[in-house]
Formats: sequence, C-alpha cells, structure tokens
Amino acid sequence: MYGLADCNNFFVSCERVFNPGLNGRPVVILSNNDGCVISRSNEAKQLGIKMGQPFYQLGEMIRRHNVAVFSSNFVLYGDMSKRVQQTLRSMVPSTEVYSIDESFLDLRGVDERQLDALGHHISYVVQRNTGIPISVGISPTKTLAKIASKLCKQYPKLRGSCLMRRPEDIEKVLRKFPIEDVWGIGRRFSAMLKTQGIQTAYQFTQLPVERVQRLMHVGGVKTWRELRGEPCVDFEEHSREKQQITVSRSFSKEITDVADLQQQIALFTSMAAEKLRKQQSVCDTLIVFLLTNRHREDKPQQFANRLVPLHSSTDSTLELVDIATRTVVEIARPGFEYKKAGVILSDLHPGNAVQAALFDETDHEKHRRLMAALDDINRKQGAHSVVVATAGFDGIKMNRQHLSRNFTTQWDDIIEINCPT
DNA sequence: TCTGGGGTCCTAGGACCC
DNA sequence: TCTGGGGTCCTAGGACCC
Repeated sequence: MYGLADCNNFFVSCERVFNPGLNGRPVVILSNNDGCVISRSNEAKQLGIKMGQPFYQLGEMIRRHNVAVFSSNFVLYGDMSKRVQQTLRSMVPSTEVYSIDESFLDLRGVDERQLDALGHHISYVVQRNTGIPISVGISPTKTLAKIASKLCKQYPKLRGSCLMRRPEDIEKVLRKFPIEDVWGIGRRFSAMLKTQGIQTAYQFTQLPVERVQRLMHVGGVKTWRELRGEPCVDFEEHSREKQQITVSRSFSKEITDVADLQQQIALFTSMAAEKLRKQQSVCDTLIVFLLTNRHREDKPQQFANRLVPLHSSTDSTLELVDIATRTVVEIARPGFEYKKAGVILSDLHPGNAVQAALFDETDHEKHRRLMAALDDINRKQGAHSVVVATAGFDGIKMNRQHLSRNFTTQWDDIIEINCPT
C-alpha cells in the first residue's frame, strides 16, 4: 500500500501559521514578480479566483472581499516543507519527497488493520507539529493514493485521511471521479478522451488496453494499470540528481540595456552554479535565453537563445558567468525590450568523474577551492554575502510588493539584501 | 500597467554508421 | 520499374507534473 501526504493549500497554510489572523479570510499567494495566483485558501477558491489567474484581473475583488495578498516567499515555504517531511519520516518506514508540498509514503509491511488509524495519526501529528493541515490518501497504487487524498479535501468528514482499499470501494469512487483530475492525464488527453465519450476514471479503466496504448502510448497505459490497482510507478526513496538546472525570472520592467541584462544573467548563472555544486555535479552545456514580452503584440518579439557547449566540464561560477555574460552580448539585439531571461545548465554528470580537456588551461583545483570557500561563506553568513562583481548586489529586478517575513530562517532572500557600502 | 518557474519522460524523425 | 537492412544517437516538440 502507498500513501500520499498532500499539504492543503500549502503556501497559504505556511503564511497562516505565522499570521493566525488570516484564518477564515480569503488569502492568495502570487507567483514571482507578483504575476499570477499560485495558491489559494478555500475562501479564495469560493470567490471564484482561479489557479494561475493574473493578479491584476482580480481588481476590485481584493478590496471588496478583504482578500489577503502575499508575494511568494520560497525561503519560508521551503523551510516549512522540510519540517513536514521530517515529521512524516518519523512515522512511516520510508518516504519519497515528490514536490514541495507532497510526499509519498511507503506503507508496504504495515499491518492492513492499522492503516486507517495510521493515516489519521499522521494527519494529526503533522498539523500539531508544524501547523500545516494535510490530506493523507492510502491505496494500492500511487495514482489511487492521489485520488484518495483528493477525496479528503472534498469531504471534511474524513478528518484528513482516506483509506481506499477494497475493490468495490475503489470502483465506487472512480465512477464519480472526473477523468481530468486523474494524475498523469492532463488537459490534452482529457479533452481527447472526452471526444471519445470518456468522462470518468472508471470509464477509462474499461477501455481495452490496446486502444489506450494507441491513443496515449506507454504513459497512458501506466495510468490505466495503476487505476486498475496494479502498481506501475515505482517508489523512489532517494531523490535523483537533476539532469538540468534552470534559473529564470520575469522582470518588473522590460530591460533594453545590455549591461543590465548581463548583470541579471550573471546573477542567474551564479544561482544555477550554486545549485549545481550542491548536488555535486558539473555541466558540459550552458544555455542563455532572453525573451520579449509575449503579451505586447504591438512590440517586436524575440526569443533569443544560444546553446554553448563547454570545452571542459565545470561547476565554477567564475567560468560560467564569464561565458554567460559574453553570450548575452552576442544574442541581445537593439530594438527589443526583454521581459524575461534565464540560464540553463545541462549535460550534468557527477563532479568526481571529470574528463579533462586536452588543451584546457584552467586551474580547476584552484577554482574548486575558491568555490568551496564561497559556498561556505554564503552558507554561514547568508545567501549572496559574497558574489561575483558582475552579478552586483542589486538583486533581481522583480516585483515583490506583498512579501512576508522569513519567520523560520536566519537569512533573508536575495531580494532584500542591501549592499553595505 | 500588470500575465510564474522548474522539472521529467516519451516519441518521431533525421543524421549517421556499417 | 526496380532503388537494403539494421542499428544508434541526437534533437525538437509535445505531453505531463508541481
């Protein structure tokens, strides 16, 4: 049996832990740059505020309904997420962290008669220890566990945990469960299935497997089997190393000046390189991209991007920033106003297996020691205490007008860093 | 005026190999 | 009119997830 522990309205719940006055009020959390709504309290959902809705479209509603608005505070949410994960780990044999607000629980070996009580216990303890309300779903496959946890949110009577095990119970649920809400079936496939007369998860399970294979390939067949109670998605206790690392942001105002773009790209590159070293990988490829504002049809549009194969594998901020900033000059064109930019590090592999290039003159050992010192200082003294000069101390040119405090961590996020002199 | 960010996996098709 | 056969590797694009 698998469990899924899913935090309810996670980002909103994090803000509420430190600001109980928000309980009972509609609350929304905005994406970076205060762009879209990415988390909503139940009250906000009831007002009809949609996931992903542009903030400016809410207009008068904010004042009329006294909606509390927050910029996203990922330093806070990341730390709260760790606390939830730690609490979960203390109660089950093994967990798989699936996202910032969800963990799968490996319940194989747990006495079946104990499952229902365990689910409720987990739900209770997480709320008590962290202040975050969660929904636990327990079922024979991951896909079914996701459905069970969704039921908890729908039915408060379940008190935060739903055990869905007997085939007749599962069938009863699937008969009413909309196909578009099934994990693994997105917008395109659910629209396609509806044209075929498939509205519910149960109808989908009754299709012949050959038809599912033809319409939706191997992914669709996996979901089909999982819904029929046959586990196909493995439990992964250990998080895998990332295959690529991206840092990108939208800017509060369009940028036209190349030096400004370089500074932002230098900052993104150092953030990406730091993540790279954290997982002890090196990269062989760097991609830089600049985007104009696609919502301004009256302005010239460009997706400037360049993939740079590196001469030798590296994790050095200095090397990567140098290449990235030079690439900006090569791809930025006058007359275009850039609204978003980013850096992708790819072709990652473990740092201890580096093949040295034949004519490589960089002193990698020196860079390695320097980066280790840099990371050490920034860990102890706070993020971005020491930066490459090209990245500057100005932070990201981003709107965050409704930011809450970092209640649980010692250090502030980059946007609040002030240059001492 | 304001419209997010970061991932993974799969497939099809082309280049290239012997 | 006929125009091999079987691979691998890479990339772009599409699907999905949170």
